[in-house]
Amino acid sequence: MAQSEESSFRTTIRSHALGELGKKHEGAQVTLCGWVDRRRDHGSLIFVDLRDRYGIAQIVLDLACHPGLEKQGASTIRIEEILKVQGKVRLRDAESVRKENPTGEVEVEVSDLVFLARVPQDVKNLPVPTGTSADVDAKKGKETDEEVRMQFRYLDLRRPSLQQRIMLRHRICSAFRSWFDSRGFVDVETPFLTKSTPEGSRDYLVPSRIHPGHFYALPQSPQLFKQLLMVGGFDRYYQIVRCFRDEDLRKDRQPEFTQLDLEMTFVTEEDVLREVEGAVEAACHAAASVLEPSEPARAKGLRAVKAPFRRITFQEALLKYGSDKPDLRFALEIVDVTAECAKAEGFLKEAATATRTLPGGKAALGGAARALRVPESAEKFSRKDLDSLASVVSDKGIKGVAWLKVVGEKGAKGKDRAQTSLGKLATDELVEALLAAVGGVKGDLVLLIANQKERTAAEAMGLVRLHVAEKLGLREKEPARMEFVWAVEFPLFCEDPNREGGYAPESHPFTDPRPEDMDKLESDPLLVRSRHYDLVLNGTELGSGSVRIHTPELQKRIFGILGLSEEVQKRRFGFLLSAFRYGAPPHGGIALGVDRFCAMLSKTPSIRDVIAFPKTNRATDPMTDAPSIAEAEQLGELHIQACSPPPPKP
RNA sequence: GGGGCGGUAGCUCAAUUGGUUAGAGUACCGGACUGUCGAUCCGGUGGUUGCGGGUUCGAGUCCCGUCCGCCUCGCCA
Repeated sequence: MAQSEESSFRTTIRSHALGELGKKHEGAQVTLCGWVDRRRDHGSLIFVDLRDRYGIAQIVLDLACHPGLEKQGASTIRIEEILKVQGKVRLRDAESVRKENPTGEVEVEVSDLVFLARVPQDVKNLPVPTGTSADVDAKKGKETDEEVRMQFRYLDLRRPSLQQRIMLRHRICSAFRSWFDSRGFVDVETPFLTKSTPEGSRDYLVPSRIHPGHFYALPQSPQLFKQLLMVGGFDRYYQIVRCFRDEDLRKDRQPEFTQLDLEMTFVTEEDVLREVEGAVEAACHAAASVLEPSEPARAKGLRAVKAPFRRITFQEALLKYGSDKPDLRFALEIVDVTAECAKAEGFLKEAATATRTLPGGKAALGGAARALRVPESAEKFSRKDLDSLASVVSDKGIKGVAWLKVVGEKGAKGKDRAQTSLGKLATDELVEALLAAVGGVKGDLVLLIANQKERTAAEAMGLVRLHVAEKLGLREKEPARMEFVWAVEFPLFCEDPNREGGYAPESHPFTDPRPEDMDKLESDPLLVRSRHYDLVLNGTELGSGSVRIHTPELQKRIFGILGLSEEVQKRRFGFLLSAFRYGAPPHGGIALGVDRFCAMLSKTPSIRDVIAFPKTNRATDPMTDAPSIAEAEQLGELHIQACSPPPPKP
């Protein structure tokens, strides 16, 4: 009997949630609460779609059968008002069943109506469309201006699509928590009022009232604290934690964002990777469960995520995909054709055989040529398309992309074999050599880049690869596909752009060098590989981590190579170095971008869509009007004053 | 800090070469209607064209400045 089954959503005020209603409730007397999503008014017969977080159900107000409803205001119901109704669940006629709605087999015949909240008369219009209509509009390209949506975020949050993304995020985080809990990790909170951490972006500062002229920094990450937790003996730590960075924003960057942060003791790379793979798999499967009813195809893609993930070395990723975060949803592998081009004439040869001087005075072969075979695509790229590739690589300082269309079978010569932008440089020998290298056959397009710096050539071709894939629709060909990959064996150092001949950490200065490269630390720092790893999904970096240095001797040695004076070391990281002197265990960890992860699993391009209260591109919140001007009195108490007066607000 | 696009009714958009009283859909208000599902039909309210200045007989439209939003480079793991 329907009534005997109590809903887990029952409260003092309601008997059921709207979304749970179905055939099994036929005949049940129910009390429901929700927002008016839509209203279809036939005069003495009114249909209302009532909405809550669990779904939408149709309630029927039949004024002829229930004359009392008229007095209760049935014909004055407006969109987004909050109703409480009592009534009886009944099955719909066969022809009025709505299969697309989980509650579409039933409706509720209302006998009693109460307004829990009315939209007052002076509010003529809601400032933004909300509920289902907002989602329908958005799907048709009629999305409301994001600034207004943020100003009235509490209304925007009523949209089913936004609620679902926020709930998906909750599921993902729950899955993370239960995974790490079951694996013996301890959730430890770390300070927000702290000291600048070594990530190297700008800090948000908090003035101290008690200490004039002194400031806390909000953490860019809990990096140092989690390492100190390892020193403190908490050998498995994790936290889903807010981080703060005062840099310019993008659709995938907010001033405050969330990381899944973890650190482990007595581990190598393998141990960390295995835990994270398990957590990510669990989170994807949890997301799949949420999406199963509404989006079975994507759920299937998430269900297919399986640990262990692929691994690729930095070197291989750069060679084959021109990026340290390769998108592996499609093939299109880049080929090194430096040797072939070195035999050619003109700029190809010059680029491929150029030498450069490394810091320390060593000469190295720096130049390189890269080729990309785009199968069966000679016809798909017009002259204009090919010319426009130049703008793809211009940021890398490369003027253009050479191309070659294979028009003839092997044995054909000159123009009968290939059309090409190389002109006279394209001797039959070079063409055959290139085609042999890339495996090009009739109908293929082959793209070619040469540059005096190998990394530039490689990365430029990486951009071309993505551009070509985009144009051919390869990136989103299977929207459900999830290609996770670990990039490993990153270089420990890169050339410091700010200090001629100096070195900067490729990630951060606590990364452990690979033992087999230790002998090159001072002699050939750029060739030293690190124990750093990145987790990459579909060409987006989701997180990075490393096995850390755990002896003060090595840590000081690295600081030395980075050119940090004893004084700077002591001031910035003194407490870490001190801690290490009391015995730090070998340890390593990782941090994952939770907002980005949730955005990707939600198939939304912006992390603002998975954050309940996000900020604009200029780090403001139109709803609270933060940041705002502080009173002189308050500033005085904090021993600070603004050096430029704030502009008057419009 | 640089570049691009945009800002017109509550919301989404239109407005010819600078030319009549700035239109439409939706929402809202009023009316009709018992099986709808973005209900339908009829009528109506609603505008400092982001802001400031300029050119012009005349500016939503052209010019200068400025503010805001989004995308992006720099920056940022």
